[in-house]
Amino acid sequence: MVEARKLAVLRAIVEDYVSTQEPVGSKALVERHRLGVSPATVRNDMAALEDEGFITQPHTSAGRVPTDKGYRLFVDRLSQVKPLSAAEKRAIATLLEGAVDLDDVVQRSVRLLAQLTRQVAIVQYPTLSRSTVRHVELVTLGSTRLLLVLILSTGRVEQRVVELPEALDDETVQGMRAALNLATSGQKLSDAAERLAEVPEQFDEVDRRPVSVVVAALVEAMSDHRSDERVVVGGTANLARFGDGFDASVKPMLEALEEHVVLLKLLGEATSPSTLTVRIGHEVPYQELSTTSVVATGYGPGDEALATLGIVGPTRMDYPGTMATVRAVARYVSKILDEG
Amino acid sequence: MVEARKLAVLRAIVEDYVSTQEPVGSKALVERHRLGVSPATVRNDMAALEDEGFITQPHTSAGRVPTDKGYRLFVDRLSQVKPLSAAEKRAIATLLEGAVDLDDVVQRSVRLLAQLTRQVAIVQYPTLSRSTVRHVELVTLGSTRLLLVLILSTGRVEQRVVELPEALDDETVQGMRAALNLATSGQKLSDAAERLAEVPEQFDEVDRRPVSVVVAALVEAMSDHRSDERVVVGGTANLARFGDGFDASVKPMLEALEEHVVLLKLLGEATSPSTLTVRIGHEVPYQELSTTSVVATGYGPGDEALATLGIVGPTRMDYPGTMATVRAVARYVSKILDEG
DNA sequence: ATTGGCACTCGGAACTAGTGAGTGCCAATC
DNA sequence: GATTGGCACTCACTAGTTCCGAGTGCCAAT
Repeated sequence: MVEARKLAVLRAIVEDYVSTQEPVGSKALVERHRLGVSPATVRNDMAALEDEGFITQPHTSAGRVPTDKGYRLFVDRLSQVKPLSAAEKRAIATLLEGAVDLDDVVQRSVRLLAQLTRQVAIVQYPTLSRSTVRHVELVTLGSTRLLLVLILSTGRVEQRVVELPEALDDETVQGMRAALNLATSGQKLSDAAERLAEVPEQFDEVDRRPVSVVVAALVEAMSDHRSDERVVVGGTANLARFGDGFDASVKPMLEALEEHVVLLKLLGEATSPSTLTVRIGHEVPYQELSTTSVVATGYGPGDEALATLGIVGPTRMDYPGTMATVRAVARYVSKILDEG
Repeated sequence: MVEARKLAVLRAIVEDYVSTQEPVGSKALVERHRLGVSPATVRNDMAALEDEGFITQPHTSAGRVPTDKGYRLFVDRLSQVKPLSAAEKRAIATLLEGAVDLDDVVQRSVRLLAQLTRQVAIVQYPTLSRSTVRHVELVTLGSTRLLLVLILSTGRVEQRVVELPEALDDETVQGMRAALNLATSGQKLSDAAERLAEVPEQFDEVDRRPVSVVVAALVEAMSDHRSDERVVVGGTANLARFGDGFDASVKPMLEALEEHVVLLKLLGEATSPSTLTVRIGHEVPYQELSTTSVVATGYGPGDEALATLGIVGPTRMDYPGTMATVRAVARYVSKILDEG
């Protein structure tokens, strides 16, 4: 038995199963692929592949279906990156270049991913914690209220209304704005928080209390990781294509999509845009989603992974195509963020 | 035949069908409801109700199912508002009071609606066009770049980066900030845009060009109704409960949920929080959703409807309960916005 | 190692009762 | 005239049965 052909058979099985969604038999295989051998030979190979755990039979006397392990081997060794069509590249470029702000970039990315892969797309907002402070702005809303606006390098804006313990005159607010920006501008969030601790000391005794309140609010805004968890989902209508096993696979999927925490865990750690994470079936960290695969990658300006984006779909998916698309979108988004 | 009892029969049919999800027959009806008459009598009433188009038989020898017209009559005349349980009221109050900003209020509202009604919830962001300007802030990002931050009475923040045709000194920027706020602060967006037209004239010849650029960007941000169309959806996992007819009803629903424009049309015009809009089956403006009903209402500070929220579910839903919940949530949200 | 032949398996389609909830109608009763 | 018990009838649904064929594993021949 030729090892190389055995792998070719596995590849053929995966490809056929993905496109037809039906267990593939030996006869159909030799017809669709020029394997140059007879069905009997293929059957021998199949038996071996089954022994090794790469494929199974849903029931005796049916064709074979790839196992998670089979898909894994396929992804790792048997598939080559499927280059995107010119039309797809153009679609990505034009759609993303029309984006006006960060929200828009994220929105468009989800839509793009969902349309191109025909799967459910997930995009995480750029992570707060790794970005830097662009500017801090204070706006007086009344004698004892301040609006605090924190602008980050990613284009994200966090705002807080602060109630002051006592009135501050305009001059002090000016001074505070200057001091706050001096301490934080250009800094990473983690560093900025530390530097802020020293700010109140620079003020007169009388003002120190309200300044502390403002500083506290700012630190809180910086460390508020609630917004780290923001993700956007799109293409849920593609779930309808899952067709079979509604309860078994669509319902847990819908439930997962409601829980952002779950989604974040699915996407996993942000990797560099050049590295793709592929999780297949049981490799996914949720048991209910064991018939589901995740293809994800990090993105962010300058190859620094600020956040993650990807797609979720049935294990039975077109891995080469999906992987190419996810990677391409991540790269374009990174480029856009770089320029913005 | 007693007209009043006929209606009681219709009510009973709706209630039973909603809770059991199965066609209801005459015998089962008299057993579950104390109607005080025999099945035969109920059958006569049913025949009459069917003639009048309020109920139908899915097939010859099966029980009856309400038609859209039947639900309509039920909603209009037969149902009384089901008061919320204390626990529900408490849940609404505590969940919404924990909200920190507008985004959070919207998020929590969707979640709340979805959980309490066990349907798909939709909440539209407060409409830009009717809100007023709270503050305009300018932040210099470099000699020829300005960050424009527009803060609205609803708590919404719009931002734009403006490229200036020439450098501006700090003093001019200060002046511009003052002039912009003087012209717009507290104004409705529509009025503010008009007032802004006069701002450039207040500046020296030399500065007029950059000022115009900033004003233009601000007007653009104000009239950018793109964000008017923002809606948030939650509880899609409840679609799994639709159970029957996956393709027939869940798929078009999922598709609709992707299209914000469609959702906005579903929610309809914002009404006062005291008025509920109920659209049943074919009354919904999309043919694909003809097995679906919408319960929606407006919300906003001070009984002024800034936006709409509601739920979408199968025509076969618990109207009294759902209507009570939607109304209650709308009122609480309005109250929160009032205070914020 | 490959191949043709062959007996075997078994899920799914197609068909066939059998069952019972539910109906409509009618004559009798209140 | 409204109500009711009786009764024949309908028809979706279930369970049981048969049948078919794609697909398999094994074996002897090449």
